[in-house]
Amino acid sequence: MSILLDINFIRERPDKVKDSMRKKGEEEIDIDELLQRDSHWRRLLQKLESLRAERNEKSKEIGQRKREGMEADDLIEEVRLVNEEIDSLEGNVRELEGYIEEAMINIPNVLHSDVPFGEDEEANVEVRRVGEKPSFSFEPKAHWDIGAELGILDTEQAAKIAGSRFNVLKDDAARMVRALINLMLDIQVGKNGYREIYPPFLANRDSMIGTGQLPKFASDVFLIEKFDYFLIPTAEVPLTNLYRDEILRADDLPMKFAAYTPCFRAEAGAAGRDTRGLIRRHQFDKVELVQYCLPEESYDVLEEMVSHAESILQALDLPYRVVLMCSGDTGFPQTKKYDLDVWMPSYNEYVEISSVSNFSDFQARRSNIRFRREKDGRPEFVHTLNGSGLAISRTIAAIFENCQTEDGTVELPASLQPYFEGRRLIDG
RNA sequence: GGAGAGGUGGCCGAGUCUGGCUAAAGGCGCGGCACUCGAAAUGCCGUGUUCCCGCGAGGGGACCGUGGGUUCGAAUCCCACCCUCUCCGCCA
Repeated sequence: MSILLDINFIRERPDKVKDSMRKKGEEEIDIDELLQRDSHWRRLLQKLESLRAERNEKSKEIGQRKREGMEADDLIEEVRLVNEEIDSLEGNVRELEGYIEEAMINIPNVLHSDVPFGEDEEANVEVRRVGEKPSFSFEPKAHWDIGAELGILDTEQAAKIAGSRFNVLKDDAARMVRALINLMLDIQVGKNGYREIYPPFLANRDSMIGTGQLPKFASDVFLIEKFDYFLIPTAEVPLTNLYRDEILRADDLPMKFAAYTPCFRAEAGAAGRDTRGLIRRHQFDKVELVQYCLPEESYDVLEEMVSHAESILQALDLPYRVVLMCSGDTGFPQTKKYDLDVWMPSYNEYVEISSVSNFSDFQARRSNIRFRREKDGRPEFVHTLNGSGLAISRTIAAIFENCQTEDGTVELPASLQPYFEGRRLIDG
């Protein structure tokens, strides 16, 4: 695939790029060396192209002479010599292009100016808290204990089937997955205006590069080597690649997509954390939101999408907070990101349940998704955003914990009851 | 899995046998103009992407699924790969 990353931006604003790299803690690429090789590349390219022009012109003349029945051996010999020069130059040019492309793909997206500087979650900024934390007259249990005691959550059987970090859900827990998929899509599609998509759960390498999962996060995803297919770590991958290599009409923007998919993550770096329960699994479920929009609108869309994710938490009456990520927690491809954290009584803290990010044109460049403002206008890259709306497994954990009763049952939020034939309680 | 057909511009579709005058006929769509009270119909004109140099005017390179090869020269010939479609088989 050809990577259309904008080296112009780096040529013009190298300091801004370096600053973002430093703040994100992503400094593997030497920008100065990149710029040096870039100017070297351009010098050689000019030479190469003028040689090609010479070859084209002489070849044309050869053709003309032959048609007129004339000799052209002298010209053929001349072109042969030019070709030798072209061959050696092409080698150099390709080598430089390889270096530049490799470097470009490893440069993170530039941060938005709102993003606070900081290395880790300490520096994240809480924007607001919504909802009342429940108060219990008893010691609240962890969701995995609630699930196990109700006989609807089983990790040992899951281990037999697949190994650690998987779950088997049964009865009302299994049904809750289905209920939440419906509730979330009903709201995102019915009220918030998204188009419902049911995509493939496997993606090819180009798609993974397009959204930025590769090459940076190769160790976090499952790969089916025999076919070079990746299990999608999020529906962001298929949804953002829907319009890869296309030029959209400005009138069609924004385009809004919502999809339920399972998500698969190797989570190699997270060993030892959240080993129990539904929080950190190799397989989980999620309804994902993706928007393609005009560049000048993407930060408004970001706020809008946060509210769309919030609408689910509010529908479920779960207490949560909205947090603006600091530079160190803003991922490689993102310019600005909010997390929604749900209150988890057994942790006695808030746990991430949604993440909403602006990728500006980062993914659009890699996926070559563009739009045209005017009939004769030049194509520009769209901006892409995505957000969870929400992570279903964690939503189930949050419902179990926040809605538990002293006798170990779970009271269903009102919005979920219709999906349980009007029942109000999960009691095994 | 077996047999066959095919991948050309926003879309459809010629060109491939017989390599050069082909960024590529024609049509549709789209934009503009004319005709009209207005519209339809009709007519005329214009309509690919990308990179490099240049303030600009402009000049040049690349691109006909992808990657190699042959040749002075490749959409066109050769090789490999990918994908799509049709039929048959198998399968949830």
